Amino acid sequence: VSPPNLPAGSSKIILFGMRPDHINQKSKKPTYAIVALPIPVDRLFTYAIPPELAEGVRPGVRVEVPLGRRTTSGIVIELTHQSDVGGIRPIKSVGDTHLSPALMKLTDWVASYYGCTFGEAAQSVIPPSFRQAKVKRSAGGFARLAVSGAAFTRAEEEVGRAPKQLRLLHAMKECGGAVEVRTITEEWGFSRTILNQVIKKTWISIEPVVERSHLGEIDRDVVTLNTDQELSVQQLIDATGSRTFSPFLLYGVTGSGKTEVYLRAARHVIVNGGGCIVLVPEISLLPQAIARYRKHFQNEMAVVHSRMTGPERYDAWKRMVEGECRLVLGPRSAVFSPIQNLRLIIVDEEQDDSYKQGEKPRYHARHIALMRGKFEDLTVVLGSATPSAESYEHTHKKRYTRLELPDRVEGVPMPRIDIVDMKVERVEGTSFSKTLLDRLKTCLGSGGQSILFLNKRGHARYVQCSACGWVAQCKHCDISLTFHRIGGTLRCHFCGFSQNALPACPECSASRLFFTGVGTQRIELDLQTFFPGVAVLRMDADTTSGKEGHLRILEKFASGSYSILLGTQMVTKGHHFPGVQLVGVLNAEDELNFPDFRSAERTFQQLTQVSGRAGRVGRRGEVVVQTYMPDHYVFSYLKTNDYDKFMNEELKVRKLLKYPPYSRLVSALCISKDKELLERVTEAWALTLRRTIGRENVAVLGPTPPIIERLKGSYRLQVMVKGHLTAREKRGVVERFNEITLRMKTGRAVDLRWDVDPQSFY
DNA sequence: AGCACGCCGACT
DNA sequence: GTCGGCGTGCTC
Repeated sequence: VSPPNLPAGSSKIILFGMRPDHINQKSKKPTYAIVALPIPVDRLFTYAIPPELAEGVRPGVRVEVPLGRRTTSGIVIELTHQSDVGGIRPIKSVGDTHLSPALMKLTDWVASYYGCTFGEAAQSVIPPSFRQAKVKRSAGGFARLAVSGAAFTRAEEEVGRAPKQLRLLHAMKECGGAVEVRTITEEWGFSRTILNQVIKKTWISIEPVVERSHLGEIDRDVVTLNTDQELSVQQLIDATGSRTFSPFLLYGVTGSGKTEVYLRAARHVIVNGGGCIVLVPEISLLPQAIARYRKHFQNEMAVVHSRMTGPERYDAWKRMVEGECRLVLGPRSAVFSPIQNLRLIIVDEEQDDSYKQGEKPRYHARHIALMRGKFEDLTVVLGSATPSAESYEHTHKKRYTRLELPDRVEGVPMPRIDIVDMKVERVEGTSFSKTLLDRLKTCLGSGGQSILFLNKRGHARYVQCSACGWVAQCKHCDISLTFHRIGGTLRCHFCGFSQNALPACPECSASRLFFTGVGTQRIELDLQTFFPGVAVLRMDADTTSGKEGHLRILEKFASGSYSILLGTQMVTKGHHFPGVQLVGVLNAEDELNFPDFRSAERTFQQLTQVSGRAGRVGRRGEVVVQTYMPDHYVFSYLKTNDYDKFMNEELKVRKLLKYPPYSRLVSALCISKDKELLERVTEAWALTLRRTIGRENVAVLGPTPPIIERLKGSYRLQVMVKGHLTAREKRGVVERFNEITLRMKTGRAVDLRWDVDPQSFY
């Protein structure tokens, strides 16, 4: 790959101060490079450029440099002729990747917005593990399933004790019987040996490689779009033609054919010489997405994901930089892809939390997509059946254009949702209501399958009255209070409010307060009592351990030999099961009472998603939601499937309490083994922050113990800043912290971890 | 972040 | 006597 075509000094951004004039003097070769390193030191380092590397060292390129005893890889920010730093060492080598000026600018923005150094941010933009390596591209060609119908069934029987071959056959069938060989070996992870065996048995045939895809031609499998889809596609096409930043919210109910809209828009962009990024939430959903996109874009498409090896990643990077790949599909990190002539970014299931990165830099891919769209004049499509409050509000304020797909395409009716009041209906000593038991019985009787969903959210334990459904809440934050064993208190982990644990319910004075937390094993036992001999498949952290544990269980259930699938969150995602008639939600509360201001939003999103699993073509599914709070607005709007009304209600609450999207949050976690010291430092820091950045609309909350007070032998305290901070103020927040630890001579005994726009609170 | 240096208590 | 715990300071 040739180095970026950047004459020195052409980069539009000015990083870390002014660019000296002499850089533009082209007569002399610059002798020093200013390099950003992946360390949390807010300073750039100067290195000498050896004459033999002078050709390759340009702003944006990756370079290997000595740092103390080790070698690290950094990004060249700019070149200079002179330097007054002492002890300058030479660059060791020039790496094989670089950042384009546009991605340099984006990296700079990520660093300043999320509060890390340029070098740290750059690690997310181009992963460092590339290295020069022989990239073995698997033999090209197209694999075609040679058996179908009865022959396929015969093959299934003949395959005998060869589960991998069977899985390959099923995978092939699922994606329409024809895929590229590289999809099988690289993306699905089947070894060439497995493939060869199946070829030998003549169940799969290999055809020569398709050189370029036939994008100009009509779809092979012609799908007719409905009017709403057509309208959406047309608007997206117009927007990409305008070459201005155009954000859209594609709001389409589950099964309304959003993907088909994405495909058409992407195809249009690519046919016209543009490039496209498609983000999908989780790696577990990637294989299906790959199969679908591969049909349309074949070898003009790249896939990136975290499990790729260095060389694979480099191969994909190179194909994008060289313009060979016009579309990239992947999880959050794909938002930084160096696709040439980028015109469109699609963020599917934009409300999904997995777009938020857990490690530094804790960026949100949706946010990055929008910023990139702004910087590079792109069309950005956020798609969801249950949009995030943030996107919903932006759309409401007309900052995003709303596109709507209100109808399901395959004629599967929306399921019937019943909200069951557990205060009245609970069968003593169990977690079941009478209604759910009756429905289960009917479903079992007719040979249908059911999914039971048991919500479990972390370790937060809230307090609820089983007589009236009352839940202990913070009077300031509208968030459930969390029971802390230390001191036996109920605390709001958001603002720090604390009160003693209660002996009885303040609403109905019954002494039937309970702490939450039932496991799947317990439910399984209950099921055995109610329905002896019924095949129950349990899916939770215990049963899904090991490689592809999820997939194995889901395949088992899909095979039809089990009547009930019982599990936690993981049952809500992945495969579609056509045999499922009934979905039961055992404790809808658990999500709703999670101490997080987004809990109502999440509950609605999650329940909408599980509900989507019930029913099939021509048959309306049934959903039973058990709750002690049937009057909560989440449930009333869920019942009628009215997301707009729900969101309007939800946004009123957010506005009243100044939560996002009406404010921004920065959460900081202070961590130390020394409890006393931690308290002193955090207290002092919060006080200083209140003095320095506290003002109207900027509040400093805490310090307060997070849900997990102690982790790995360290104590933790949280400080939350609510309001809109400038980049300068954000930097100030960390500086104040450093000043305090310095003044108190604590050294590194207190660690600071912070998160801009946190999505979850621990 | 890593890594080395250096100071203290614990063990063969 | 040395091993290794982690507090401290530095990296072009």
